[in-house]
Amino acid sequence: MAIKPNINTTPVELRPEFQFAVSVDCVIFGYDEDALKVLLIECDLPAFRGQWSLLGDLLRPDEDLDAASYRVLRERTGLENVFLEQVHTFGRVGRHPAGRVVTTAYYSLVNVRDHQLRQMDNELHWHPVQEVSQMAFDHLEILGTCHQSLRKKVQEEPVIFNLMEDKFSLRELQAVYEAILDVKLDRRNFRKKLFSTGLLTDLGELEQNVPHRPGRLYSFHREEYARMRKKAFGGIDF
Amino acid sequence: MAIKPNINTTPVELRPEFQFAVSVDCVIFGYDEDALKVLLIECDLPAFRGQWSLLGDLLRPDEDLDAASYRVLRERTGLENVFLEQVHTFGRVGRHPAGRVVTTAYYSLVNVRDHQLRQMDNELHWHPVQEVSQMAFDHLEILGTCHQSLRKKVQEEPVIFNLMEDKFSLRELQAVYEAILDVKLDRRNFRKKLFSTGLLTDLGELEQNVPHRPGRLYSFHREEYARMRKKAFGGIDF
DNA sequence: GCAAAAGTGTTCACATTACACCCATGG
DNA sequence: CCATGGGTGTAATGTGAACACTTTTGC
Repeated sequence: MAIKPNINTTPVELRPEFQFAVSVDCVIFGYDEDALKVLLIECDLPAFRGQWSLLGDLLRPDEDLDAASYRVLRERTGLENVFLEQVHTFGRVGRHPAGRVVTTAYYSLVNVRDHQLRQMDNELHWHPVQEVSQMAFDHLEILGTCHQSLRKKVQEEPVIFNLMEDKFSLRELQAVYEAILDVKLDRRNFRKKLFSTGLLTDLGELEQNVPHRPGRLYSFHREEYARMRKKAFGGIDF
Repeated sequence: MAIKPNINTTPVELRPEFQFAVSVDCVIFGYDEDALKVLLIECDLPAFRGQWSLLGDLLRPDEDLDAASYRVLRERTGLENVFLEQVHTFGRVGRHPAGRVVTTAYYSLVNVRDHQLRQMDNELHWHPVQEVSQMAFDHLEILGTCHQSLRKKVQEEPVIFNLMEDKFSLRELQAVYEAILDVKLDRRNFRKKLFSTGLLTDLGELEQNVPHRPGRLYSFHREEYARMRKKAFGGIDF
């Protein structure tokens, strides 16, 4: 959409002084080595030289906002069809040194061991979320907001399986919950609760190469979850 | 920030083709006449003539995003210091007929009987949320998203008191919960639960001019809520 | 045989639900 | 005196938390 020359006939939406850069920033969470991690890139702006930054990009003229976040994820990690959720939009005047940029934050949950991630750009690094204490821009605030949002979400919906491999033991699953929520959970109660959801398929297989008694392997029962959601939404409210 | 003439030296953030209009839209909820209502304005765009629209405005060059939503609220309703929460950002390419506009939706909870609201602009009207079936732009989707967000929120935090007058009876409070959640609640259990929160101050007064036995009046115990939050946040997690 | 984690039930406290009668007021 | 909602308690059920011992495997 071209900007018309005569400002008096230009809709206010299109006047240059009411135009802003819009970006998306992706907080890509993964779980590895007993910790919740986030995928970061070294910032190339002089103002933040040497600091870490979230993966983001400017919204393009003919691109839906959600599409931009999927694009960032695809371009930077090679992943498609990953869990991605919009969290919050940050629009403080001074948040970007190069000018006014309004950014919408998304978080994504990926399996760190995924094939495509392993061959990724080596400017990217996984950082333990707990140890990130400084970032470029307002990205530390964005990371904090997304981490809080994730903590709430995992207690409401089974999004955690997006962080797991296809087959996992209950110990691994519990460890991921514990890393995200930063709490210790009771093993027996955890097992009881997870089984009671009906969302675990017992694969009848055992862990391999563990230095202790191997646990059973499970997978996430997606079809059952789809049925549950359908039933819940078919009710009177919600 | 001026746009530099030479496009090759202009940071990509500042190039015109990467600039968008950004707006805020406020879903202003109120409770009146046994229904949850939303404050709407008649749309003045030809494309949506006669349809209703949320209260919104374009973000200004030197204005924080949150400040823009407070400004819309102040300018349109005269209210200050109201409850306002960001919910979601909508950025589909074709969502605005005049051009590309990315909008961030907020919802607000106000007391419909507030003095300043009564003398407001008569282009504004309160509509029962349940009866709104068509709106300009994608505002019906935005309203739906905010309504869902409110339903969730009232079950987690005592934001509902923003919709009430300073003094209210338990019947009134229950009716507001029922209107928002679209459920019937048991009166005895409701009373028990609300009292157990410790957030109600018994004013020792009775309702006036009700055609039945008057109920006691209560107010929201803000200080106690502040203490509760402080205590909860001082713990190990959150 | 030792270390490490798997697997398994019961008890208790607490929260949620369901449910019915008499009372105070206005009309 | 009638209609309307105010005010009250208890029993049943469900949910979450605490807690210990035996088993299986790798080393």
